[in-house]
Amino acid sequence: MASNKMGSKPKVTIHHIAEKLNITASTVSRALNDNPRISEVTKKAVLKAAKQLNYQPNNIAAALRNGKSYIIGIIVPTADRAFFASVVRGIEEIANKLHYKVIICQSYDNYEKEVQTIDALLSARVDGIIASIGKNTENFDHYKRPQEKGIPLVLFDRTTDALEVSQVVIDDYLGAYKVVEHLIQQGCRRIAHFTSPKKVSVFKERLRGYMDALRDYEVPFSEELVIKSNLQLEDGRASMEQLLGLAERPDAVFSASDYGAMGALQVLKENGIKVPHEIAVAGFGNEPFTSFSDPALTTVDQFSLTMGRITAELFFEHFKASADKKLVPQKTVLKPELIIRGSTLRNAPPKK
Amino acid sequence: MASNKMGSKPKVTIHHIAEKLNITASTVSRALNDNPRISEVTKKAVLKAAKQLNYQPNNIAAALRNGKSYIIGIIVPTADRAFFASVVRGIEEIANKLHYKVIICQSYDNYEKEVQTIDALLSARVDGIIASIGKNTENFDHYKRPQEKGIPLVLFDRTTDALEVSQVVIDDYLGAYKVVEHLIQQGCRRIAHFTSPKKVSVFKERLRGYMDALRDYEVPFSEELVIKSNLQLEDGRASMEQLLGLAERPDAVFSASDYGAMGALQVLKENGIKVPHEIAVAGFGNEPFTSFSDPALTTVDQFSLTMGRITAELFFEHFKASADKKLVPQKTVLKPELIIRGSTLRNAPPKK
DNA sequence: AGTAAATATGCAATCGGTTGCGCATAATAC
DNA sequence: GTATTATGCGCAACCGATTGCATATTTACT
Repeated sequence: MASNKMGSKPKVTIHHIAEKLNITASTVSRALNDNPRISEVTKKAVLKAAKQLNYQPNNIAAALRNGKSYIIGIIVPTADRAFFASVVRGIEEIANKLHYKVIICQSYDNYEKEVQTIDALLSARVDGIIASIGKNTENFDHYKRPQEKGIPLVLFDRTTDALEVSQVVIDDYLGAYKVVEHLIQQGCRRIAHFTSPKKVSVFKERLRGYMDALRDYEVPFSEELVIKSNLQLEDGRASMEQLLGLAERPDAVFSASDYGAMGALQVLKENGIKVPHEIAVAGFGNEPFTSFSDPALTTVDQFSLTMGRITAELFFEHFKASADKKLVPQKTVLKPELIIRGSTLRNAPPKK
Repeated sequence: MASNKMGSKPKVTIHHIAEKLNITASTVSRALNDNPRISEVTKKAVLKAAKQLNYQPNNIAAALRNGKSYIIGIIVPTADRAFFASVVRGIEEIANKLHYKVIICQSYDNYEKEVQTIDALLSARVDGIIASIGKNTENFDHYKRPQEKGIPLVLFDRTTDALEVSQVVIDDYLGAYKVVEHLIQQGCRRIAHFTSPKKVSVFKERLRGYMDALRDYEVPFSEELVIKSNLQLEDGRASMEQLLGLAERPDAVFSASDYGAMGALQVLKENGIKVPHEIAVAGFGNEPFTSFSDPALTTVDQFSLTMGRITAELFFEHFKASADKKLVPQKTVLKPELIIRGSTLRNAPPKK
């Protein structure tokens, strides 16, 4: 009577089902899991009783017993960047197909939070972790913990070679190279680059692509044209202001982030500078808003959905293998695509 | 020896710590939980041993025993809309402060997935659910399940009055009214409206605000100017095309979504129609990209971060109360803010 | 009929912490 | 010196589902 007070939950377990049917919890458990050792008659009875009693399986108990939760944790700097959202979607797609659930955690590019999140996921006993490293993270020790615990880890996009981990990235070098090549072909000769001071490989790779393209096309490199910032909208604005103050202005800006490029674009428009004819602008990432601006922004598409799917597939390979031998860490590199739009197109478009 | 094979995880438990210190697991548990009944000396010893053994608490086990997981589930249609991302952030902020973790689930506006997600969260034994209903959901029975199980549920933004649940929304009616009022003050007389055919209250409210503003200012209402669609970019484009085909074109468009408005804007620009002087355009939601377009888009800000915080606070109120008496469902309505930008500003701005 | 083999279910331990209750030993009181 | 109260920790049950092994009941087959 006391336990059936309103306000408290009924808490139906397999034992209640068992009791009702005069069988044991073992049988109920097996019936619910469609174990071939249980007769069809019993299975149907159990299913029916479960529905009647409004039974809700307790995954916590199962997870404890089985040692696996069928949950994989995803850590991204932020979920509201189209790129990350899309990767997550790709991962989810594959994971769900294999009856895994996914829990999304945001580090907000905050190192402390990233460390805490790893710990929380480990304590939550997720079966694996897929992550993209925060911008401010310079020490990667916390990413060693999952491996120590024997739970698989795969990194994507914002990765590091300091860890022996499988990773999926796009060829940032190639993407950047293509952008700069394109700008040069459009007649640009003083091409500025917005990059990040952070130790994140993607930015270093983009910088490398930028420099190599200049070198290959014998376009002079100028230190003053490379500007480091956090690459957000406001940073892009500030960087552009700085460039406009130069004795010799650039005739193109290639930002390692779309946000930075958008900031530059805004400043240029406010100053009445014509884009792309006076100064061309290109970004990186193909965020949706890049097609909304005027002119629309040339950028690099990262095939985020594909990246998510591939990351998940790679993850599950490791996952399956992790039981016995460890797989050798493997790096998958995807090819990006240059998306040419009005912000860099000086000649009339070929119209195909 | 066999259990210590490389490749398999060590699995350190409180029992190992206990063994090492010649005490019992009870004491270790209490020490780790800073129970006053344990001496400081023992606590320190336990902490030290835990660190040495690289102990990782198993939340699964604790959750099973305690009947609570310290996790709350959030369901949003999609995490990559700035609005939802921002609400989630607000919720997380409050939740983390109270040592709760948050797991984010996306329904992708898919009814089936929404139902499954509720079920998954229930089985995962989350301590509560905070959700925003998918666009295509017309049956809300699955939202009754958490309550039946005694776990608190709070809805935000995309809510319904068909459920006896606490909810946090903005005053969509007021926001829409303000937009239309503003358009009228700018001299618009044929104001079109993009809305959704879905049974989501936000859109119905915005439509109501639109109509009431017209009525109050004695601007004639015309059925042909109200267009229903899914309100995405492409829908906005199609709707705008449709409007341009009208014998008598509108002189303003108020879209219930920023995406729809952006689509309209694109079509207008492609057709060489001047915005705002020939046709003014306004959206709803204040998505970041609205400030990137040319002209920048007039829209309505929804104070998403605040909404998240308030939703979380309301949730925890219910949570604390749910032990004994149930709280009466409560509806919090936030005031939105009209953000006036170039897409509707026909007169030179006052420059303050 | 008798035994092997298949079928269906029960028993009890287990996963890793948590916690009410009880039992020492030590400290304080009268 | 005995009674009283703290203090610190151990014992064992418990949360709910899973599963190896044992048992009971049929069916099959020689």
